[in-house]
Amino acid sequence: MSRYSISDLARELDITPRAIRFYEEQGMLSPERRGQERVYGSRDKVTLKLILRGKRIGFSLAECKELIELYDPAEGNRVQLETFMRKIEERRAQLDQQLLDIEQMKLELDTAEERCRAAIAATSA
Amino acid sequence: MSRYSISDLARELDITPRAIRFYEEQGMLSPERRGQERVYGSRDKVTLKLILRGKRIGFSLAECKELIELYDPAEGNRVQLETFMRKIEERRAQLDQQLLDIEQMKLELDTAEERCRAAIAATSA
DNA sequence: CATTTGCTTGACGTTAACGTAAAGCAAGGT
DNA sequence: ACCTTGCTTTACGTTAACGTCAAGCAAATG
Repeated sequence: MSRYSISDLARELDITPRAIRFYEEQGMLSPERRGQERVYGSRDKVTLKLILRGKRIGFSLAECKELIELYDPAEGNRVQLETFMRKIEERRAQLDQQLLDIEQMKLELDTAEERCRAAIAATSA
Repeated sequence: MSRYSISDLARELDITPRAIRFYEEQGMLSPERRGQERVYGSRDKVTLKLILRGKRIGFSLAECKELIELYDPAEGNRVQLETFMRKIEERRAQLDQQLLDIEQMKLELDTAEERCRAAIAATSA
């Protein structure tokens, strides 16, 4: 079992200790303590990676928190589970929309690049 | 040539007039005026759609502005054009990373959904 | 003519996601 | 014994992206 200090994780994941403490404040992490120091395990690391990935695709921290809770099978009754399923479907739809957006964006980058090439060619002529 | 009022566009694109004026304030739009009223054309609409798409995939407004400028072939010298090309490549790399992130996220939604199904099945047993 | 409707420009308020500075404990080196 | 290093908490500051009044013009409508 691997253990990390807060600055270990900060270095490895390229974020600040402040950010990590902030995520804890928001209830997304709850590391152990040795005295007053925080000690993180591999599960915490996974959670942090989930947060960072969520952020990269444009989710707010609140949304990232939901994703973490989805990952965490928090003992729920039937109604809650069905609510979860709906949330999962919403996410999936959102992700599919983002895939479309990205494809579209890439096409536009293609044409922008093409115009650049043309302009450079015109310059050297 | 189609012309729109600010609230026309707001309704159609499902944003507020305030947001549209804000984008103009940030130099991303420059609609014509009829008297003191703003009059938007189809090009403005395209720009707005670009902004919204950019936002959906997690770009800041500043980044969206860059994307618009890429789309707009702003007469540049050779060095500027090469700078543009580099930016385009950066974007492309970022988009590819986002594609990976989204695929990964979808896989995790799969397993989350699976656990939900299992839990519901266990409930009804 | 008075009023409503839709636009305008300011200006201040708000939320998210941290940054940053202050002040202090606790372990290890010299 | 002292100093540095790394952690801690508390608290106020900051930026982005608008929201939310407030006050006013201008055309249309009763």
